[in-house]
Amino acid sequence: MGSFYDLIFDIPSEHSFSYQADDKDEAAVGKRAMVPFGRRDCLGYIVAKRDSLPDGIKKEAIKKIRRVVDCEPLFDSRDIEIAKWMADFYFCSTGQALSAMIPSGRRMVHPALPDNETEGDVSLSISDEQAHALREITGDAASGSKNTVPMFYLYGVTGSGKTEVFLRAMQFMLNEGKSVIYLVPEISLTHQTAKMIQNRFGSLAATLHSGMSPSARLAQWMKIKKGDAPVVVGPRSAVFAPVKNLGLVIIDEEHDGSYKSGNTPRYHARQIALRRCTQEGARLVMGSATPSAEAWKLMTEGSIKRLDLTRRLSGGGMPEIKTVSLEKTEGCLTKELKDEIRITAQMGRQTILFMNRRGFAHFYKCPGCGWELVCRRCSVSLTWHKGRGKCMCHYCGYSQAPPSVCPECGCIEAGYRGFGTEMIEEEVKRFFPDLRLRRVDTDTASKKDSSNNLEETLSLFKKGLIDILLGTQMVAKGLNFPGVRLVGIVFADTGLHLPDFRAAERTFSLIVQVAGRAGRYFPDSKVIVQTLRMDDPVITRSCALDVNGFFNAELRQRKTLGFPPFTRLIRFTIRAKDEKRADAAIERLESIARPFILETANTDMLGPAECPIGTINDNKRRHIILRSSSMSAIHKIAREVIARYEKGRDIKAYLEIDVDPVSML
DNA sequence: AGCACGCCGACT
DNA sequence: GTCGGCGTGCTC
Repeated sequence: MGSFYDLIFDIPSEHSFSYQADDKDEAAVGKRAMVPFGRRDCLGYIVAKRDSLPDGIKKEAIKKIRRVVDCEPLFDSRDIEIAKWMADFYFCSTGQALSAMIPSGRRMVHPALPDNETEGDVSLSISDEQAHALREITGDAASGSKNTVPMFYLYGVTGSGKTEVFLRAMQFMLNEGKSVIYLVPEISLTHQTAKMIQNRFGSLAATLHSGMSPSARLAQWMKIKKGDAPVVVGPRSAVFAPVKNLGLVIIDEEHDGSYKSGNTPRYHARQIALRRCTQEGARLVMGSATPSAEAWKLMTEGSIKRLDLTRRLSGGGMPEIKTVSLEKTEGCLTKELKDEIRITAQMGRQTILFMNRRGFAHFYKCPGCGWELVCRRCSVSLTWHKGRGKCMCHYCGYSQAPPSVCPECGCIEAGYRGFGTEMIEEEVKRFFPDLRLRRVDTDTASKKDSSNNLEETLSLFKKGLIDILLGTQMVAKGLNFPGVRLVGIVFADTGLHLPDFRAAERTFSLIVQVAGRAGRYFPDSKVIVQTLRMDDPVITRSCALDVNGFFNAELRQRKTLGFPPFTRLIRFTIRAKDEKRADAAIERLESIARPFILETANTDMLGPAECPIGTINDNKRRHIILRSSSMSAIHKIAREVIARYEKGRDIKAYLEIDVDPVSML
């Protein structure tokens, strides 16, 4: 006779369900199984074996497992523990957490090939700075005490040799018999880095790329689980890689937003990494030229040890960065930028034009001088609502009538100005009909074709068959091509207007990153930053590459306004097709939360307000943000609020919870 | 999350 | 008279 197993599912319920298995099924904890669930068949995760039936369940009610999917367990008790922790911290079910952690493939596929084997030791000598960083990371002192994770930050521009330090630290761990997880941002760096690591560590390395088929990922996962791949490279989900004896987690380009999951368990890979390192006695090393504000604060406080890499190794200097005012320009290309494009083309070199993501909302700003209306409480741009004839804050809900003339320059036409991607494309075509232009953005390359399309465009660009590449963040890849001489940031201000308290941080980061990449290979590269706000400190500091100055000001600002990293946030967003329902739901949520906020010190609530992106595919969106210097304080409140809200909620108004939100749109 | 069951409104 | 909306509750 078979025995009983408890299964959980990828559904919002925490409930587990018991099933019976035949002996021939080879059911076991850690495997997945197809089972009848209600009226349909569902894939479930076997999380426990049991000898007797759960209380109050009749034997007749127990159904049989249809089919055990895996021949080997995919996860173990340690994974279930992490899933439970995630469920608790991010307010999802254990099943949903587990489902985000493990691969979804049904059958394994043989990995492409174990292509080029180890290139052995690339015994290049390293600089003093690099050697020092390496000593710190691998040093005995770093073994740390039992309950604090040794954390390091390799702080330096692209080309300053971070990667080599990472690679040597990895080698060190391997020599110690330990494993390493190397996290890279989604899309951008994965391929390159994976190749490099594959070259260095050969078949000891496993890659978990998001572009891989589910079955290929499953194959890599099992290889890791068997202990055959002590080195794992991948994007945020690779933080769950089932390596044995974890010694080190590396988070490359730590500031990158893709480390935060955009859907249901909205986890942050850095948070998971920290937790794993704590549990498994590993070290954490991050790296970037533009750290996140969170990391910067921890570095100044000393809980993350900062390791500076100040010099560029390959001899490349930093490019010349020039700020140019858009003020008296008709379209979106200044004379300076046009001249440089022409010069670049005449030299037979290439240009990359960056647009920040298109302004989605109509912020209220003066087209003449760039002055804009900002919420006094949140320091976030107010968004112009044509329908209501008001300017509104999407954080706290504050609204006011728009001024009829610009208070700064007296300009009558105070209103909206922004550039669309099409507009830029048109203008470039008009001025440079002879140059080969290619635009890359989410519209041009959609869904399945996107990778192909992007890859193709980049390969054409690399071959020199395109003169001007126009695109958003994703064209940053192209910056590693030596043919590029000129990089233009078409409208640097766009990001600054986003109604998000991280707007300045992101704009700063983008400009510095672009500049850093651009000057990597050739000393003659140029960066032109077009702006309406020549003397905005974010613009001036980024163009001067003054990271220290930027964070001094930014952190002071965050502190006075009470935003992270000085506080923690939990965001509740309501989404409903029907506006009335959305409003009703958010109001109910508010009335539930309000009393808890009032009686808890150091805690407050922003909103309710319409989300900065007020509707996403016909769903009206509203949010409330809980804020406190203590996460546990708002976490407790959130748990209470959710429990009460769930009782008698409107089924057509969906509640989504985001702990430590990164994007507030 | 699905999915069925069951109870009130305008329509072949 | 029925078709069909959506609120409620359950899934081992």
